[in-house]
Amino acid sequence: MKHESFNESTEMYLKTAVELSNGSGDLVPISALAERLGVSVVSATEMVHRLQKQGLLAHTPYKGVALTPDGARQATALIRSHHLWERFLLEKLDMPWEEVHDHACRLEHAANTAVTERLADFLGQPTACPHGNPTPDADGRITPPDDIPLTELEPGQNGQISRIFPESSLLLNYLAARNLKPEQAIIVQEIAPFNGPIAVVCGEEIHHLGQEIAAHIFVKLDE
Amino acid sequence: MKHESFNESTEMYLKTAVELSNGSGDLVPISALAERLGVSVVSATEMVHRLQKQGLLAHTPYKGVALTPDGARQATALIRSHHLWERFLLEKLDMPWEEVHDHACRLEHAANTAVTERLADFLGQPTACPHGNPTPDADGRITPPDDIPLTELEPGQNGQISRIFPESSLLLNYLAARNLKPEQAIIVQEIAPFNGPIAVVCGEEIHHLGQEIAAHIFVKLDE
DNA sequence: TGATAATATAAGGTATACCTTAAAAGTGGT
DNA sequence: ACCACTTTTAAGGTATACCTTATATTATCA
Repeated sequence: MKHESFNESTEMYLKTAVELSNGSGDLVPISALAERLGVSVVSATEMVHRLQKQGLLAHTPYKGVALTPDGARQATALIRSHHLWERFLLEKLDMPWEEVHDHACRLEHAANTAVTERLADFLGQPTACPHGNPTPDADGRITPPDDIPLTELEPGQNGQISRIFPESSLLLNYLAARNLKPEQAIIVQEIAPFNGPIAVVCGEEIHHLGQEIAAHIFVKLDE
Repeated sequence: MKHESFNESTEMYLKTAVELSNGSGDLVPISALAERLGVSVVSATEMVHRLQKQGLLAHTPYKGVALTPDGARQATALIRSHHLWERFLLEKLDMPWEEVHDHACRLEHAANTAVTERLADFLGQPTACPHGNPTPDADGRITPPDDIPLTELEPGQNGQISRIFPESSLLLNYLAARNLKPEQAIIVQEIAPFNGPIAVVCGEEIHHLGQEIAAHIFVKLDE
């Protein structure tokens, strides 16, 4: 029982690095990694050095980290696994939309490529997770989404919710209770000054969303 | 990321304790635990003490360990989860009979009760794993199997394979290659002296099985 | 350029779960 | 009642992944 399960930590660092480097090769500050992972900056720095020694990521001091090809491969595989489990839990086990993320966070580390790819076939090779984020294909390629955060809309603009990113249990619960999910049409009504709430119309109702929340909601504008 | 994932170790000790205490309350020697888990006796002793302090099992020195009600609950839940994942992998993802055990060993720790019970419903509440072992119900009750190990049959006796226990990758691969699986009819032809191989007829073919292997094959005798 | 803020490194600590070697204690059979 | 064997305890060690506190270094902007 020689804990091979502690690559979970490794996997979380790599996955987070991908998620924080918007699509391409932005350097991700260690402080950002530390915050998302809920560890101290010092701990994250230690871990980053370990992962660098393993050839999974490259650290440019005072700038941030980038994934090596190896690291990127592992990270996208993990994201793919996560998305597939989310879809499985939602579609096959009928679990609630806002709960599948947390459960998938545990399952994603427990399935290797063989299982993951059979699961993908079983689910019909989905291309996005239930929260709208694009699923990497089996080779790790991700189609960059064509949308903008709700915080960048002007009053009067309208579109439909495309995805929630990044996901977290609290956020998803909040959004589920208001039916603010992908595919829903949404109109920005008013933006309060001084970083105040954004008033949006969605499904016959008006919601007042704080900046923090709005930054996690991405929208595809109508033509 | 405060490794809650290291209850995997805890879970394996509890699960193994159940498996080695044939059904009811036999005390399981620490040496037996150590052997099955592939750790030293000293390490197993340390761990047993930790688990005792947590109220999961009770150690009678020089005799062995027994599960507390709490420990038993956790252990049977884990076994149930393992069986359900095995069935899922076999039936839904079409993975080979001899491979599902290993994959389930990882998944079993990643699903909580909520997921497990929905999976059970999805699969139609199966009562045994693909290798024939009885699945604990949602309350942890196990129906004790009515069979005997192949090593206890006499030449000429016949029946059908009921289960393989305990399971291991190597063993399952060996048996799969010879189609020695549950439901298969089997006849004992000859038992060589000095703990020699047992010659059995199964599916038109004769197989010469060593004592070690035969001890893992359980048979339900024909009337 | 120089100060402040961000980032990095150094040092010392914690917890878990494993390891080996060695000594002590209990068990069971004759 | 003794001896051999098993089991337990003790002591010291490894590795991972965290932690805090403190100090050094670099970046950035006024």
